[in-house]
Amino acid sequence: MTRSATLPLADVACCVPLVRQPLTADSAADLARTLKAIADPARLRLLSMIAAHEGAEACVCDLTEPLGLSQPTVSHHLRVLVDAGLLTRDKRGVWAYFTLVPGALDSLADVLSSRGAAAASV
Amino acid sequence: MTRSATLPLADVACCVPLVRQPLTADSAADLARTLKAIADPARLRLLSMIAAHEGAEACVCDLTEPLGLSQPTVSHHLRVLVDAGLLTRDKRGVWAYFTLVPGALDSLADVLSSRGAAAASV
DNA sequence: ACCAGATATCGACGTCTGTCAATACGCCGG
DNA sequence: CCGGCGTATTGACAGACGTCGATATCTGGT
Repeated sequence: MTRSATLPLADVACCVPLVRQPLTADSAADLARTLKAIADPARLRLLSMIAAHEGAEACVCDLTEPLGLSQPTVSHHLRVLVDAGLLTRDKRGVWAYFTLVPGALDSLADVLSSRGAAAASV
Repeated sequence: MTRSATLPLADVACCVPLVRQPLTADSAADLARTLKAIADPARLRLLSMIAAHEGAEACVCDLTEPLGLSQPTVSHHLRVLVDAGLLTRDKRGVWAYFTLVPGALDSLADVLSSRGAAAASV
């Protein structure tokens, strides 16, 4: 299933806003892959909930109930986000803590925006 | 097929970056709808090609061949983008010219970015 | 009025995706 | 070492999606 571990997000979001020059088929495919990862209500809410959670991290048990989805489904969505390079998983003991990858969403935003897109964080 | 003419893009992208506070189910659904519209290689390239085309507009005939997809398919993708509020269609004579909606992609970028998101252009 | 060309719509097809129940895996406490 | 708990994986299924060929619609010219 093309479970292509951690996409080259940097490659996707490194360069020019897409409105500046026509995307190649490859760049478009890469960018689309990343966008597909966040183009889902459940995953958007997950990103949002994790970011807003105390310590900017959360475990599956924090997310299942407020989302209203089953534990396997939440786990599945989190995997998609990790594979897309948007989240990191940190397993401490029995719990798996998820955190936003710093700058990942910003890089994505930069590609979409026609404004200059300041160099992403570190 | 929920052909919900022209989504309230402004409603989606008006407010806070999604990393600032948890999205409601409704906001997440709206945002996801718009993101789904661009989360496709063909549609990303269409946006990109239109933006880069002379006069920042293009007709279907300009796009079919470079994309390598059939005319009905291109027409379909363009419709999705128009319905999502990202493109406008302007039929002049036999040709249909498509243009980016100013600020639409920028608004989207602002919701994704954690950076302040300046008020979108005019 | 007719025809040719550009675009839109329709119907069908295979594939991908989101969801769940069931189950497996890993870690910890007793 | 065993049982409980949090998480991940599997298998199955319904619905959505991208694509095409065929066809309809509209426009401009002859």
